[in-house]
Amino acid sequence: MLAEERQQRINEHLREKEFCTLKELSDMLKVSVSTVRRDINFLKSTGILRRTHGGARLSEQVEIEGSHPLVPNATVRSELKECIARYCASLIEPGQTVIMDGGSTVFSVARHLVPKHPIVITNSLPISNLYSTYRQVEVHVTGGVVYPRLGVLTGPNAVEGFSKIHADVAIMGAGGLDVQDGVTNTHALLIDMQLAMIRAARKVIFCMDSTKLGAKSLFFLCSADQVQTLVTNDDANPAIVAALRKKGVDVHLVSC
Amino acid sequence: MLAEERQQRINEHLREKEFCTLKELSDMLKVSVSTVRRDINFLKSTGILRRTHGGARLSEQVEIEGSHPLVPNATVRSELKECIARYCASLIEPGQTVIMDGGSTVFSVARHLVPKHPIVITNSLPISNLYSTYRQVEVHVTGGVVYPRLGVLTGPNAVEGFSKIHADVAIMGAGGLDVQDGVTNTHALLIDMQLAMIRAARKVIFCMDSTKLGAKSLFFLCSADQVQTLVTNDDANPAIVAALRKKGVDVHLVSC
DNA sequence: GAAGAATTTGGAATTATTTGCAAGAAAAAA
DNA sequence: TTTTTTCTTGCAAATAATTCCAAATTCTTC
Repeated sequence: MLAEERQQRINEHLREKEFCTLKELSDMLKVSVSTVRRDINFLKSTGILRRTHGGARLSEQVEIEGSHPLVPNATVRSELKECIARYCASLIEPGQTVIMDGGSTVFSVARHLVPKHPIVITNSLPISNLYSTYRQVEVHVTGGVVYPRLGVLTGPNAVEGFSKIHADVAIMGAGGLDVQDGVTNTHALLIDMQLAMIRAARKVIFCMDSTKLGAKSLFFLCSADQVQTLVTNDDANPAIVAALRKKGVDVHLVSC
Repeated sequence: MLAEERQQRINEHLREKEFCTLKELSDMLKVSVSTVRRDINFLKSTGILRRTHGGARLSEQVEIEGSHPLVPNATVRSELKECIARYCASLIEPGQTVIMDGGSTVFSVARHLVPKHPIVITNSLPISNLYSTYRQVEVHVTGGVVYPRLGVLTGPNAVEGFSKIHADVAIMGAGGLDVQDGVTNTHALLIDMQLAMIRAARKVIFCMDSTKLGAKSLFFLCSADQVQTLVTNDDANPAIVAALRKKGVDVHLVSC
């Protein structure tokens, strides 16, 4: 294998895992730790990663490039989000066509989805950007106007983009899910978009951390019984979970 | 087998695999490693690939700032590019509708364009991403399939996105501009795109550093006399500049 | 078509680079 | 502290690049 190919695979691996040890890379690439160390040092000099003892960590800059508005969120509950994301990715079959929403949780899912070689349809710039270095993932981007803070494409073009397609799965986020008031979101512009996504997908998976259960945002998206699958943490309020299940929602509780 | 046929097969092979070793090609083409090396060196001079130790790598012609950190390319001529970009931005009136191509030079222009509060239409993910934090810039993104490595949206959706609009200016890059052979670019998929952009814009500005004057890439875009405005460095070959001006091109020479 | 020139090809010798290994230094962990 | 792990450094083997040359091929020219 060529040196540069190795370095690219290290880069890709890091983008998925965020952190990894030299031994891990050495095993993966079937080269000595010395060689990995040299590669890592080179990559460090380019600025894409930061060295740690025994390993390397994706440098924040690159993260920001891929997900700028989503970063500040990556604080307290980020571990939990990662667990949800990992689990949610495991629900996807290799090669499936997947619609992906904007939003930080869905973005995390995106990172874990690379090995499944999916065909992705998205209106999220961060997700498009994340995948733009991978050849394994085919990404279709809807057109539309950039909604500044969220990095999401909106408007009639974007909605139209989803009206022409059929996907296996849609992975969605939302601002809140209440048994009475259903799924709600924070931005009116996103609602049309998400409705179009739901219509285009055979199966819809909502990913949200447990703090969003029982919460309400400003704008109504759909009622609770229209949610097919929900992935959340296992510290979710049991009463809400029970009520949702009674409404026919397939609730997956993820433990970390 | 003819040399040219060999080189084309190397090109095709690389487009699939992105990387390959000389031995791999030598086996595939049933010629000696020496010959493969010569072919590779020739292809390198045309710019379609980059050499690495033991092999070759498909060159990411239009390097995306930040997105592909493995390319230390953005060093030598980057100052010159900045000058071109700054000047090119000065040609834009505040509030104009601007179509922006993918490509590193155009990306640099994008950075300088923020104070003009333009309305931007683009198929470039890096540019979309750049502006997604600014509220001053309204960005319309065409839909399409992400072309890996370039971060550009391609395909019929993308072309269609430009067919419906009219813009004041299009800012374009290209792989080469030759007096005889006109404007050429490295990727066939980009050609349709760029043609649609040119059609949609009242005025077309090509930005390219002087090394691209007289250069030829694989795919034909348009003839030299169809270029309205060209912005390049003042170290451009005077003979070429004169010939272009004779053909009616408005050549702007930028000194740093 | 044939002789000669020009080009292309494959290979050998030399030089340069990369890789893996090992011993001592440095840093984390126990 | 000691023990373990990781890092650095120097070195030798493996691998690749460069240069040069001869054989093979193609192109001119008569």
